[in-house]
Amino acid sequence: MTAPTADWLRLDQQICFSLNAAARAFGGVYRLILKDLGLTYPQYLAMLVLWEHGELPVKKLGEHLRLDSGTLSPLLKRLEAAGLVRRERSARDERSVQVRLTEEGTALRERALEVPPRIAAATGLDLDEISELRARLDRLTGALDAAALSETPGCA
Amino acid sequence: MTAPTADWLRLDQQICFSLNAAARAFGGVYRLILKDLGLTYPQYLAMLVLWEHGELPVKKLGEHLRLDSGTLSPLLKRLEAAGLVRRERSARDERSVQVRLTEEGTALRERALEVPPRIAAATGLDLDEISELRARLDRLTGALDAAALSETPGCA
DNA sequence: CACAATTAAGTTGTGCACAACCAATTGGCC
DNA sequence: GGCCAATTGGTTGTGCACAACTTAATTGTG
Repeated sequence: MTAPTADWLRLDQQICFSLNAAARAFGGVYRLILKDLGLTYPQYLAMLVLWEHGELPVKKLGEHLRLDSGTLSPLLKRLEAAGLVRRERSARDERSVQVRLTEEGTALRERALEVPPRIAAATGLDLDEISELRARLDRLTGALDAAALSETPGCA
Repeated sequence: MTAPTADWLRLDQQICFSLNAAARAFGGVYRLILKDLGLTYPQYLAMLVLWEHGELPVKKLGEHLRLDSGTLSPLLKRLEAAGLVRRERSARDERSVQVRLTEEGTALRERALEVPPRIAAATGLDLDEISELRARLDRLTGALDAAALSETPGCA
């Protein structure tokens, strides 16, 4: 673990940079494709969860997306302002806010069906390659999350 | 290209989500490790370029990082406020601003040397795997950039 | 030289990510 | 009933990403 330390700081050797660049390149492609739908990229991800689950509290939505309320609250307000979702306090638990699709939000799903194939085409990868890369990234995310937990105080 | 369209909208099938999640997981680990250095993650990336090239105009820095002046200007101001860099108009071309490391900024490199191995450890991957994943992501970024260009007006 | 086109930074506005903090509700406890 | 810890959302502040626009300097062309 004590090799050519000089090269370790080279930008083009940093996996984080490649990952960041790829994520932002994706963002750029999504921006173009989603413009028609009037959605941003994170808004689209939130809509994916809603299309799949129909209705769920903010907490659950955040667990699926790995986002906290500080990010979701304003995002959901914008989706509500766009008429795609409604937010209402749960009657059972007044602390919880249910997010549910409006008719308009539900209808948007039809137009969203064309998004994934266009994205897939833009990647230049076939379905198996996408699947394999996704699995690798998910393992990486798991390892990083685990490391973040153990790294927190002063271990290392 | 017209198969089980229902599944295409499932969040867990979206490569973009895995990529985003991995990038943010990286951000979290970097946040912890860089706190000692007083740098954010994008600031660290900018410093990597400066440590490698010593001094360069904002334009070149943006090309290395794939960032525009709208992102870099405030970021560099914060680095300047932290005493790590100086910005000065080029005498040759008054439009250009040279960014150069201060002594303090140069000295910080020593402490930054410990960052990559700690990050590498957090990924749980060996150097070959990191390298291979990085290459794959770079190809993906290239394909996405190319697609973004041809997608711009209404092709597809 | 004059002038249009280009280029480099910066500014403004929108939206996302996250930490830190706050308010309200709930549920267990005495 | 009254009290307290945990949970759920929300708010605020900082920083990044990017589009659109502005300003100033440079370059190309007649």
